[in-house]
Amino acid sequence: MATIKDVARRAGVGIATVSRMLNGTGYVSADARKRIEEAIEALNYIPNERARNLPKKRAGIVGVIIPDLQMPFYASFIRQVEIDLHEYGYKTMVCNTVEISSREKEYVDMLERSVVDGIITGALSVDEEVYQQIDRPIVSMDHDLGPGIPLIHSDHGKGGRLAAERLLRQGCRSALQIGGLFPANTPSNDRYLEFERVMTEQGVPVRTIRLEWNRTDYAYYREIFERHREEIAGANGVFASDMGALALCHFASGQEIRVPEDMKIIAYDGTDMTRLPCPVLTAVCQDIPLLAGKCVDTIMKLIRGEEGIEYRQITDVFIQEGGTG
Amino acid sequence: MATIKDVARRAGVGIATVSRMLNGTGYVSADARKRIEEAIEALNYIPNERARNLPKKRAGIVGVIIPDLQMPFYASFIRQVEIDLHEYGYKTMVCNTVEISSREKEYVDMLERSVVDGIITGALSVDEEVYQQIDRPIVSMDHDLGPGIPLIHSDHGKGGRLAAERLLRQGCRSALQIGGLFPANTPSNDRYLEFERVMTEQGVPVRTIRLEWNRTDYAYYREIFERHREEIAGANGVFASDMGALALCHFASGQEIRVPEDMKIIAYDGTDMTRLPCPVLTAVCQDIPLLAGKCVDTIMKLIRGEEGIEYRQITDVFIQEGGTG
DNA sequence: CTGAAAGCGCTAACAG
DNA sequence: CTGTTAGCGCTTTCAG
Repeated sequence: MATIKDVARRAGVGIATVSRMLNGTGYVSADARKRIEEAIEALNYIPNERARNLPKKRAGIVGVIIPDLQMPFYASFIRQVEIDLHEYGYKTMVCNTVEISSREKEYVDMLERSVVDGIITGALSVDEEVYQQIDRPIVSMDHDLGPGIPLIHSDHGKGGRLAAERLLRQGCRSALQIGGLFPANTPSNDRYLEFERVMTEQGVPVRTIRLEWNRTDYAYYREIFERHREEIAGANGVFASDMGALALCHFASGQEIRVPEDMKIIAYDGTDMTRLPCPVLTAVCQDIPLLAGKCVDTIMKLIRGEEGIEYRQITDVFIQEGGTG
Repeated sequence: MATIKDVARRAGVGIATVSRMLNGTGYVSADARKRIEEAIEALNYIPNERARNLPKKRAGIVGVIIPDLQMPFYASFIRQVEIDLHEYGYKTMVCNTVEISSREKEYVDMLERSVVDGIITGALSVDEEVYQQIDRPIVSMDHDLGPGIPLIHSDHGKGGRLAAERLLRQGCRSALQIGGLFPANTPSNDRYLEFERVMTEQGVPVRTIRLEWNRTDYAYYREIFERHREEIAGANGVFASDMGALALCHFASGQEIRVPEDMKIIAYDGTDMTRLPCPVLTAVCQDIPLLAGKCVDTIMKLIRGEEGIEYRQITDVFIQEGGTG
């Protein structure tokens, strides 16, 4: 590997001149420029970005921590984050916590070890204190990590409301919600709280099947459905995550439950899989591109030390008209 | 941020001694050790990993390039790769090419810029030459990038065969395959080639609906199905990717086509979504953990300069017994 | 056992 | 316009 030194020697100039030319900082005579270009060409020189970043005290990388890439919502989220970070000239490092809090901790450490310039986190398998102790760029999606850490999330409360109101309008008299509440108090749970509040307010009873929030496989849903067969049969309006809703559609058809005639189903998240059946699932959709965009814009502001950070950003949710509810 | 210098000064020792202790390389007297520990504690010192890696000429990061995180197969693949790389003490940088070849190229460049120590690629939106020109650790999943670059992939040929044989055994007389052939010649296409070969050999005609390989959304499938309504109705055995197979199941139920009575469907990939319906989709499954494991083991060998690289590794596929075919 | 010194490859003043 | 000289923060000989 040729270094900047080799190029300088070969071009017969100083190493700073080469650096200046490469970075477009400062003037370089046409003559020198030409010789340097030739040297670069001849030596097939490519600047080492890690060495370049050391004096600049930057890594050029942002870490993204999420519970599990296997969950479509997070896969879509990271996909968009990666695209947006790339626009800013930053690379994306991923971490699945996969239920292991030590892994989350380790990746958070990367921030202090200077391997990343900032972290966008959507996981919460560690105590929020872990994040609070760090005085570096951190942005949280969905979970309140305490003061000083920007929190960005969908308007989950509105999402729950939209679902409830829709089911009520369609005459639902007995509701069921299936979902995994995060252990901690997080805006993410508002969807269930608000759903229940609105329903109850209108005199409609709500039963809840609580899932372990970290189980991501469909087999788990089947197991749960079998176990709660009766509760399901007794409900004519269901509110569940995309995966749960879709799995329930299949389960229902096996149980001779007609959707939406006998049971209305509203999915939450609105990832691509809700557009699999025809007609598509009725769903409350999070605006993933917007969400990701705000996370990226905010972490970049933090990294660049810009002013005007918004510490609470809420993105709108909307209904996807479908055939299930 | 405290540096190693600060620690050394405060502990009243040389900077090398601190380094030795931190890395467990060389002896350090109990006395010095104690003073250093105190200094580290007091200064809340955390070593800068980027600086540490510069002299070591390593980044500690591996890049993973794939077409699109939105495709469940790739999401699962990266998930596993990240977990395995972590075991080796390496971090994972992701890149979705999302159909944009310049993005793939840029990420490949990261290897030459020393941002990553190696690349695992499952994408192929650029010419293979782009990879050939680089003499650094590269491992390819699914696509033959030419000599010198280890190629790891599922036994797609066997996968196509398994599907064909199964459909034949069940009396399929008219087959349809729905899939996106990669433009280049890649082992990934063998599933279709072998499927067609076996079927044709037994006198069963095979029709093919060719998809654009880079369309990942379900809406596209619906569009395609509508356009090919008749071809679909005319087939009693279908071989398609997970997404296609699942979408087809839904489409079929809308068309009064009974699965598996009127039409048998075999999915390819075997990602989690095939376990959504009950009974689950009959599917040819790739062994993603094994695949990811081999990719990671191989890139690590390459990075460490170890001997005994296998330049062609093929992982087995297996049938998931399901209710659709 | 330990410290001084020479890098890793590049950036960024600072005098020319 | 340009070369010299300090670093960035840490590793690693190499004499003590």
